[in-house]
Amino acid sequence: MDQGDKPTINDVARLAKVSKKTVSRVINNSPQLSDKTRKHVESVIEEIGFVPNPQARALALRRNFIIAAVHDNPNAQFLVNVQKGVLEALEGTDFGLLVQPVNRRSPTIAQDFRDFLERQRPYGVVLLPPISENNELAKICREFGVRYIRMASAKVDKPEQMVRSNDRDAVRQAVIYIAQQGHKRIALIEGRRNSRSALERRKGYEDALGQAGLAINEELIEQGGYTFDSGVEAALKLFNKASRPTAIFASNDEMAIGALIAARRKGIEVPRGLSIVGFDDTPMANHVWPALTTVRWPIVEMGRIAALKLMAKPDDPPISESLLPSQLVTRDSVAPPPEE
Amino acid sequence: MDQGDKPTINDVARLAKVSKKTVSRVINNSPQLSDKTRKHVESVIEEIGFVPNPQARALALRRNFIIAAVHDNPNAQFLVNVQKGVLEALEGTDFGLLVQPVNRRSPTIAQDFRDFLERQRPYGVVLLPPISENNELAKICREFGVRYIRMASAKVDKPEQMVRSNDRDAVRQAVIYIAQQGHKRIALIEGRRNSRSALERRKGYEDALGQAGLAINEELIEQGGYTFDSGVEAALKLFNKASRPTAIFASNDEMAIGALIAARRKGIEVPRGLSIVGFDDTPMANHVWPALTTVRWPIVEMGRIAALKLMAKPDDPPISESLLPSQLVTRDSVAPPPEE
DNA sequence: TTGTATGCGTTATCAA
DNA sequence: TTGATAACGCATACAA
Repeated sequence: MDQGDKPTINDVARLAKVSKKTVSRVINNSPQLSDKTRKHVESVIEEIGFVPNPQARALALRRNFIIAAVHDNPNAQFLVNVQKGVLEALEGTDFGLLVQPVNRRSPTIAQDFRDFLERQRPYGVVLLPPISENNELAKICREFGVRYIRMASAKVDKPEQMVRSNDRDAVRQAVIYIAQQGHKRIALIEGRRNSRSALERRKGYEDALGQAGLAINEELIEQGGYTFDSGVEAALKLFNKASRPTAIFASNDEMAIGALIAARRKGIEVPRGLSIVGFDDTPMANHVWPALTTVRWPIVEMGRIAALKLMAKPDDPPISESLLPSQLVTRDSVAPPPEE
Repeated sequence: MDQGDKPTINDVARLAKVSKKTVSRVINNSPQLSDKTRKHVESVIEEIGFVPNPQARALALRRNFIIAAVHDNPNAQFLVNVQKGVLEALEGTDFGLLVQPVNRRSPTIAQDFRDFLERQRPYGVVLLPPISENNELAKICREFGVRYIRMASAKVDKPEQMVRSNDRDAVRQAVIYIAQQGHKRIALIEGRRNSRSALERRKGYEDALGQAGLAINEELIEQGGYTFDSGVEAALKLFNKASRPTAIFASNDEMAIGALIAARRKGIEVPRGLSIVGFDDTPMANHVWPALTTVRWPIVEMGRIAALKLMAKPDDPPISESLLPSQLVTRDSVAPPPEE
C-alpha cells in the first residue's frame, strides 16, 4: 500500500498481523499490552519507518499539538526570549510553537483573535505582555475552551492561569540600591500609562522611597512610553527641573539608554554626574557606555513555565513556581551622587 | 447535534436541507453552484456560527495550513523581522507561522529536523540564514516533499527555492561611499569564517576597493565572529597596525559598535579620527553615539516574499522579485579622514 | 447544479 | 490482552 506514500497504521497492522487498535496502543504506550506483541509491532514500525500522521491524530483526539504565543510586543529581544523559553519546554514533546501577533490598538482585536483560534485551534495559548493584561482575550480563550496562560507582572487572573514576575519587588530593590549610594533625588521615568507593568514598577519605586525614608516628589516622576525617544525626552525634562535629580530609574532599558544619551548631549557625565538604572537587561544594556545597571527579569524561565503549565495533564502535580524572581544586575552606570 | 459542541458540516447540511458536499462546495468557493443555494447555505452557516474544523480539513486535504520558520539565529531583531514579514504575507490567509530552532553545531541536526517535519508536517518551510546554507536540510525537505525557501545572500539553490539579498553589492556601495570621503586605508572586520554571508560581504569589499583603485591589504582585514566582543577585539588589533586604518567596515552592526566602543576606549574620536560603517541597521545602530552609518537589508520583505512563494499555487504567476536590494543608511559615523 | 458513497489515518467503544 | 467497527469532520470520484 505504501508505494511512494508514507506507511500508515494499516500497513503496520497488516504486516504485523494485528489490528489497527493494537498498533495504536503501541504508539500510545498503552499499559495493557503483552510485551511480546509490543516488541513485535515495534519491530515492524521500525522496519517500515512508520510515523503517525499528526493531522489524523489531531482529528481523532480532537486536539492538536500546538502552543500559540500571542503577542503585541515591540521588543524583539523580549519576544525571542519568551519563544526560547517556550521552545525549551516543548523540546522532546510533540508540541510545536505557533506565533501570532495581534494589534493592541485595532478595534477588531477580539474578532481577530477569535478568527485565529478558529483557524488553528491551538491546544494552548500563551498571552504575552502587554496584551496579557487584556481580559477580553482571556475570556475568549475560555469561551473556546482553549487553555491559556497570561504572562504578566501583576495578578490579572487566577494563579493557575498566570506566570508572574515580581517587578514591583525588583524595582524596589533597584531603587534601594540607588538610595544606598547616597542619592536623595531619585527620579522615575515611567512606562506607558494604563499598563499594569508600569503601575507595578511605580509601586516598587514608591516602596523603595518609603523604605529609604525619602519623600515622593511628583516633580521627579516623568511619563515615558517604553521607547528610546520617550526616554530622551523625559530625561531632558528632568534636567530642567529646579532640583535636578542625581539618579534616574527608568522603567525599561530603552528609556534608560535614552536618558544616557540625553545626559551625554547635555554634557552630564554618567555615572559621576548622574546615575541611571534601567529595567530588562537587554543586550544593549551591556554594550552602551557606561554599561547599564539594570534589572534582569526571568523571561526565558517564564516562557518555559508557561508552556509546562499548558502541557500539564490534569493528573500531573500542579506547577507551583509561577512567581519568578527578577534580579539586579549591577554594572557601571551608578555611583554616589556628586557633591553639592 | 450541536449541544455545547461546535457545529459541523453535517449540522449545516441538515439545517440547510442540502448534502454535505454542497456545504463543502460553499466553503471552498466552488464555482459550480447556483447563487441561490450558495446564499442559502451561507445564511445557515452564518446563523449557527459554523467554522470548518482545521484538523479535519488537514486530514482530508492531506496538507495543513502551517508555514514553519526554521532558524539557528542568535540575532533577535533579525528573527523577529523575518517573522514579521512572514506574518504580513500570512495575514488574511488560513496559514499560521510555526517557529522551530535547530542547533547548527549539533551532530543530530539532520535527524532533529526530520523529527520536526514528521511531527508537524508543515506545508512549507522557510530556512533562515545562516542555517539556510546547509544543503542537507534542503535535501531533507525534498525527501519529505515539503516545500521550502532558503533565505540567503548567496545563490545556494535554484532561484525558485530562494529569496536573496544582494549583500555583495550593498557592501560594495557602502565601501565606495567610504572611499568617496577620501579614505585610503579602509579596514574590513569579517564575519564568521565559512559562512557564505561573510564571504559575500568580503567580495563586496574587494569589489569596492578595486573600483576605487585601492589595493587589497591583508593587514587591514581582521577576522570577527559577528559578536560585539569580536568587534572590539578586531578593532584593537587594527589600531595597533603600523599603518592604522582611517575607516572600518564591519560585516555587521554588533561588531561595528564593538569597534566604536574600542575606539572610544583608545581615545580615538569617531568619526573625526576614524570612520565606521556597519551592516544590518539594528535598532542599536541609531542609538549609539555617533549614530552608525550602516546597511539596511530588506529582512521583513524577504520574509514576506518567502511566505508568498511557499503559499503560491502551481497555477499562480511565479513571484519573480527574489533578489532584494539592501540600502545604505548614512548617519554620523563617517567623515573624511584626518589629515596626516 | 447537486447528491451518494467512500476515503483520509487515527482513536474510542464495546465485546470477545 | 486483543479485535471489529464506528467515530472524528471534511473532501473527492463518480453519478444523477
